[in-house]
Amino acid sequence: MLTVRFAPSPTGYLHVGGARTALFNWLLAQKHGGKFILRIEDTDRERSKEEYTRQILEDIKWLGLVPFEGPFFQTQRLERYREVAFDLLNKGLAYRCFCSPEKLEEERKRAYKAGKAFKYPGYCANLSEEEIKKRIENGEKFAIRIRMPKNEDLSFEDKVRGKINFSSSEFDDFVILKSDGMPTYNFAVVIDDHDMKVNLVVRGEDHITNTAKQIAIYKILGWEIPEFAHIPLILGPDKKRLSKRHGARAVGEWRREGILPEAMMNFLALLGWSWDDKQQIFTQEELVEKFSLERVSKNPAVFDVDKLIWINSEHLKKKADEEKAELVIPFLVEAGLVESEESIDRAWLIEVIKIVGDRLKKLTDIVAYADFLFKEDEDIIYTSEDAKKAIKGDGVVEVVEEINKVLKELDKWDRTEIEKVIRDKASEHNLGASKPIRAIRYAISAKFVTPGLFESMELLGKIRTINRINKFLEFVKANK
RNA sequence: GCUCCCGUCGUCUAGGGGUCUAGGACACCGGCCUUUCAAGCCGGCAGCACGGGUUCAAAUCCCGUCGGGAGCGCCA
Repeated sequence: MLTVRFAPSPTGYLHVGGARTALFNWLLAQKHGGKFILRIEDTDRERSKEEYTRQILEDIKWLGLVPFEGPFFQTQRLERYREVAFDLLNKGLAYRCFCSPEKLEEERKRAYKAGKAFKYPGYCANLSEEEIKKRIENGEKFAIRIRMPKNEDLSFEDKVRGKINFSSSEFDDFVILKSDGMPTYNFAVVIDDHDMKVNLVVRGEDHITNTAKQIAIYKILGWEIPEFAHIPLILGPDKKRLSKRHGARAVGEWRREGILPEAMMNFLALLGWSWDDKQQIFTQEELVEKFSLERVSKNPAVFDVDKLIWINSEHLKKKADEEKAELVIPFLVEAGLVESEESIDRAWLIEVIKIVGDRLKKLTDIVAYADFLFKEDEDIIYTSEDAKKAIKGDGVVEVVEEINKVLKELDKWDRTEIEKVIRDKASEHNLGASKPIRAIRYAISAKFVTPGLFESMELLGKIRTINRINKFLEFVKANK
């Protein structure tokens, strides 16, 4: 059975790179009826935080990457890592290292300055039994280093890149167990993947070198080596590794921006994978059915916000108005436009969704397009500059005044009737209808961009519409 | 510096010796529609990093150059 895993470290939020790795793994497991394991690599005591673990889990669930097994925590498996490390020690395949990290750090810096890579020279590789005993009794701390064999072939067949060559001679005797008793990443991963029967490791290409090191450990332990697939990195617009500088990078931030989980999934899938030369929009089911490592690209992909938003708008277009209405509610509450989720008139909200239509590219857009329908009349604030723009043209104010009068007498308050009034009055005055339309649009919304005016007025209701036109007319007079 | 990976429109990509005058999508620019903005429809701009081979034929295979990226921790 195919067993894959996603193994984030809880030292930050789930960003798009991590999310994409998780997605690819999940997709593979779904497609082949395999197992998808979630493992939290929390051996960095200083940087790991429970809050991050919580957030990562939340974001993974939001993306729809369920079911998964776990989460398993490495800090709950410390005994196991120690057991394997000491076993290696007893067999002479690893050794205690008493070198102080400070000293090594200094040597590393010096080597780097001289333009050379620092490799641990093996100071402690051949310490005598007595000396080891003495130093332990002295209370000296030690780490455990693996004995890296010479000229061992560590090449592997990558499922997306093909053969990748490494020799063990490129590596030094790296630490597998830190002096605080914690395993290092490359060591813990091997033991976990082996114990959890992971047989395919899919991760970012920044791990290629780690893979070689891990293969070294597999070989030393005599364990079966899983298959590997290294997927391309996700870059920022400057072609540098995605970082905080590139704006919202945590998946949760996109959720708060009003991106749908299925759109996020779709977008992430297309970062480094494609189906053919046509299809861009995929449902979750289609992705599960069509995804394969064979079609994963080798090139790093630049994160393109515009495309994310476009994909989101396409998924939004497919949704029923009822569903969109529900989805938008939290954002209305967040913006302070409605008191609570319960206080909203659903039927009316659906009408709002209808008139906003395809303008909605992100859920947050509802605020920009429809806030004026939720606001109180007194919260519609004009500026003299915009007001001037709104009434530009000869006789516009007069026409609006007349329209307002007729509107007051209107019995049937619907978009068709309203439109008729406005168009008739405009042509009576030999004025293009767009003039009063623009003025009234501004009057009821204090904006120049809104959904269709007549529908907006209908939904706003007669009283509020007329109130606002009055208020606007007064404002114009006062600002002459 | 060393090791490894990668180079097709601005971006994501299709293509893997002839069907490529290189296709699609996003973005951008026009036009139509129109009540603003979207949407929709029509049209446009724009790319095989470079240089050598191999071959009747190269975006595709080989070599080199250049460019980009990653790794080189008692971080993961």
